[in-house]
Amino acid sequence: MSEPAEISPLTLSRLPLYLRCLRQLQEKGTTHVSSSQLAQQFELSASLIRKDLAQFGEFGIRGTGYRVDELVDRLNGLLGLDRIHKMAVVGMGSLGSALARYLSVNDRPFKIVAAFDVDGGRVGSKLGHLIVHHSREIPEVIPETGARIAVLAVPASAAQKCYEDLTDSGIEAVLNFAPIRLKRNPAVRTKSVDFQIYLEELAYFLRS
Amino acid sequence: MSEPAEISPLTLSRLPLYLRCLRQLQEKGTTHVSSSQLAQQFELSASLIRKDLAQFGEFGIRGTGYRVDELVDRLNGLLGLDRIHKMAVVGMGSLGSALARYLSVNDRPFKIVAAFDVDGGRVGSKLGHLIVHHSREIPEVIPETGARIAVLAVPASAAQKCYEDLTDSGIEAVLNFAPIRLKRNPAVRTKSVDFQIYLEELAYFLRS
DNA sequence: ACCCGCTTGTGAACCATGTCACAAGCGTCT
DNA sequence: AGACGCTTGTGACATGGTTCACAAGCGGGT
Ligand SMILES: NC(=O)c1ccc[n+]([C@@H]2O[C@H](COP(=O)([O-])OP(=O)(O)OC[C@H]3O[C@@H](n4cnc5c(N)ncnc54)[C@H](O)[C@@H]3O)[C@@H](O)[C@H]2O)c1
Ligand SMILES: NC(=O)c1ccc[n+]([C@@H]2O[C@H](COP(=O)([O-])OP(=O)(O)OC[C@H]3O[C@@H](n4cnc5c(N)ncnc54)[C@H](O)[C@@H]3O)[C@@H](O)[C@H]2O)c1
Repeated sequence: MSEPAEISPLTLSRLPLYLRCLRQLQEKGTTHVSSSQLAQQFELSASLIRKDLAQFGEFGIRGTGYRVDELVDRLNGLLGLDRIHKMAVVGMGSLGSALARYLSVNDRPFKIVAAFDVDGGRVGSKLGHLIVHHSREIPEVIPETGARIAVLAVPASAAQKCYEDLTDSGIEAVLNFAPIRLKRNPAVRTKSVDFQIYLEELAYFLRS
Repeated sequence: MSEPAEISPLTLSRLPLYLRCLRQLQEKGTTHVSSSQLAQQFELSASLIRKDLAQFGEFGIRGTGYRVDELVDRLNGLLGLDRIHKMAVVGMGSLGSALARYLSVNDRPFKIVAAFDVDGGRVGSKLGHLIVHHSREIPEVIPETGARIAVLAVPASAAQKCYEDLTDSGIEAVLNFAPIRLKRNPAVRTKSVDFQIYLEELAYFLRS
């Protein structure tokens, strides 16, 4: 079976997970792993793993399982993690700063190349060797730096405006942390991470 | 139709979303809204909204739509947001501190009652009027404070251990931010928010 | 009082996703 | 070389979720 035109979103959401598990095995020195071993160890379903992986060609070995290194490389390639992704962070408050710091440390394939805020106290300050720009400079700075992914960490009230500025200046994917339902630009991959909603979801189970 | 024994997880994940949209309308002074208005305004599906809501009894008005206030109250009740939820935060690094600060401001139904870390520099420091405890005190402090939800913001290497300490001391729901696949306690509602994975998912669309 | 336009609630059709079961295939051991 | 044990890849099935289409029902206007 060769490359499908489109990966199902649910399959896609599991690939990074598999990758993480495999990296963990890799560090332990495991060279081969079967779908059922993976499943047991990480509470996944063996047949689902096989089905997910089989979409991209046969690279398991019957009777043996998968070669960990090869699978990691293959998934890295599939997900586009085999090259640097330049990112911008908008909103350098407590969350934005935490994210920026986090990405400077764990930056395997992701690299922050621009940061924005509007607060006089933050604009101009340095983030490592990076300067925090004023948000109004988004239209110029984004193309200059070549950032394609943006992280939105501004207050909800500013999020829609910032989102539009970002997508207008060529950003292709946005990870939004503001607790708001964005009016999306269909040409831009947009994902929202909504802490408040996760908590509310958990709260449901505690009604007792 | 009366209360179902169990809400489907996908329906559940949309209820907080509806709630958010409705609160927004409420602030604007809108008193009534139809499923199709909601759908258009927030890019949802009208029939899905109706189906989700109809599970909890008929409280729409045919020909008119839903009363915003009533729907908000009803969803608040359903999700258990009509009372205070006491929470603990474990790991007061940059993310934990941001979350704690965030929750102190936006604490409609969620209230932080305990904070933990292991770092000598942070243990004993104050978070508002709260003292940061050492993690080894989890077993005593959690029951004392009555926290039922925990937010895990420790490094991946410490996450499994902390998770187990928390669940052993009576925590009933955990929101985990560490980039690791936890071995779950089936009695505890566990949700992971994995920034890294979201980014990797977005990266896929930028392979071009 | 009745009609009419609108919207809900809901069965049925449709679609996606996950599970199961097994044939096909690899490697090893005799 | 042949048989055996194990694991993949995959069609058939089951499950669950979403969309569709429409009857039932409300409210306002005449
Ligand atoms: N802090 C958290 O733990 C947390 C958790 C979940 C979600 N969030 C959400 O993330 C967002 C940021 O949270 P935070 O705690 O960092 O808030 P914060 O107030 O600390 O930071 C917000 C930052 O955005 C800046 N800003 C405002 N308007 C801007 C604009 N137009 N362009 C660029 N920057 C702008 C502000 O100057 C400030 O520095 C909020 O929407 C919040 O709801 C935060
Ligand atoms: N910072 C971010 O933006 C971000 C984003 C996504 C995920 N995360 C994840 O969240 C976690 C925390 O990130 P961070 O940036 O705040 O890291 P951090 O290093 O700033 O903070 C971690 C904190 O946990 C404390 N800690 C360590 N072991 C502990 C234990 N056993 N009990 C209690 N506390 C303990 C440390 O003392 C430290 O204060 C990490 O797993 C990280 O991967 C962080």
